[in-house]
Amino acid sequence: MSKKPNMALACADCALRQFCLPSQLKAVEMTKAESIIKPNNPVKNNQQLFLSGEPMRSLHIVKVGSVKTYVNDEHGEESIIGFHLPGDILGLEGLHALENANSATAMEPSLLCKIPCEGSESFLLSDSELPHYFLKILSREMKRGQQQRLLIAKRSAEARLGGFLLYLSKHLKKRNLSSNAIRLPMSKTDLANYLGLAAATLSRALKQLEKNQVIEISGRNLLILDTQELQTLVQSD
Amino acid sequence: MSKKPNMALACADCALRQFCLPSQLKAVEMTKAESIIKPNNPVKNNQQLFLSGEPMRSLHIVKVGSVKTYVNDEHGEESIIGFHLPGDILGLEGLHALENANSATAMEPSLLCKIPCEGSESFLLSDSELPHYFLKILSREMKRGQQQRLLIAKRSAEARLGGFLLYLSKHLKKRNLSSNAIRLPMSKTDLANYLGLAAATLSRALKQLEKNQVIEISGRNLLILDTQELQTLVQSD
DNA sequence: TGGTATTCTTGATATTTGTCAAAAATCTAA
DNA sequence: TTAGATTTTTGACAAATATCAAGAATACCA
Repeated sequence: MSKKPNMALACADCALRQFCLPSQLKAVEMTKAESIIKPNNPVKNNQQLFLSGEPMRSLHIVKVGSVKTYVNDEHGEESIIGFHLPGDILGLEGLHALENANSATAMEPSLLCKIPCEGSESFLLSDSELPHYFLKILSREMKRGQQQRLLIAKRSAEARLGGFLLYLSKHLKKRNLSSNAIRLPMSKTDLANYLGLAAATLSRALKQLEKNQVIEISGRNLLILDTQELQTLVQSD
Repeated sequence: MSKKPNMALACADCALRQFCLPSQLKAVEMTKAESIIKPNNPVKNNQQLFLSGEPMRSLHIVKVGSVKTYVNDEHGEESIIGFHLPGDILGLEGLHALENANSATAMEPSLLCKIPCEGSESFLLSDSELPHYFLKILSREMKRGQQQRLLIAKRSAEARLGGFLLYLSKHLKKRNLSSNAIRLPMSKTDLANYLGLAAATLSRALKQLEKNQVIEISGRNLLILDTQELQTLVQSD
């Protein structure tokens, strides 16, 4: 028997390490982390990762692919909470109760790394740098959530879309992924839902941006032509 | 000279202790906390506590009174981020950068306790229970932020107002404060801003709820008559 | 306490966005 | 590859909310 194939892709060598673990983690702690984290779990398109209300078994980190989180209201209606791309940590909002606040589904075939919560009670709640690291991540996410809320509360349909596209582009750029030619991982329906718009309104907003030569769009393939104009749009309306 | 008058109101005896410090804090750590926290700083109505972009000197906890946080956009336009009542911790979204993400202003004469960030690098980042405690708080706040965003993204003016009033009422109840007869600490203008509504729309929504005998309102004095109906409103529309 | 400034309400109207339904495009699975 | 299902677009229209302006109420301060 050879070593587990997993080990070939363990944390120390992972291209996304800077996004999910502290960069300056001591060697000892790195080893410990790798012994606890279960890397590269494959999931199929549309596969459920967890359900809102369930006890939280682990934090998830997107290694490859994309995941959406959402809740179902009393009428079964789905409300999108967020979209998660490689390097993103899922489940932080459930940490306080060790219960999933949202449900999650893969938007395409993906790989997920898991940080178990039971074993990691001792991990997350250890004396290592981890708790402080997650504190930072949560603080950053909280700020981003506030900005997101403002975008939706105060801006027009077109500006909301613009703000989202800018965020997506920056997010991908940080990860050294193509940031102007983007494949949208989510359906238009889900994006509209997330932005608090009717699907028809989103469709019209996209068309309008295309007409103004700010973007080109064909199916889920998006090309950002004029970042500056997107920026202006988000601010000035 | 007698002891500082502050000490009479130190953390151990504070009625709000359960909202800002872990309940099971060891005696040693409690003493340490009290030596670091600066309690009961008085601020006047409309006094600025801090400005967005400034280096963060401390976390603030509302002991008495109320505070609003907000950002000013490129046109100087104010956008309300949140309202903060006794027991609430301010500034968590700035922790990751040790820079204030938002500005803050007292909405009435208030008392604030401060947890300094410099000295508290060693405190927040200590091996005590504190980092884990703040992790919990942040996680809870993140979840609440998501709920808030959904309310604004998906609900009508009346439902947004209803959702806010319910939140306010529950929040006060937890703190053993009057939860049906409420004095609103914020102006209608600020509340409308927060809810992503025009002031005129908020005014009409209030009137409608009053007409339906769900609330009574006179100036900033609010009486919740029918909590159940508020609940229904938030869900069913 | 009165005068002034600010906030709030109200009506008329404009604008944005939602709803609905049908057609077009796209995806999926046999 | 194709039939069927699903998603997306489009148009016509309805509904919700914004805007504006004026008057009323309220808060603030000397």
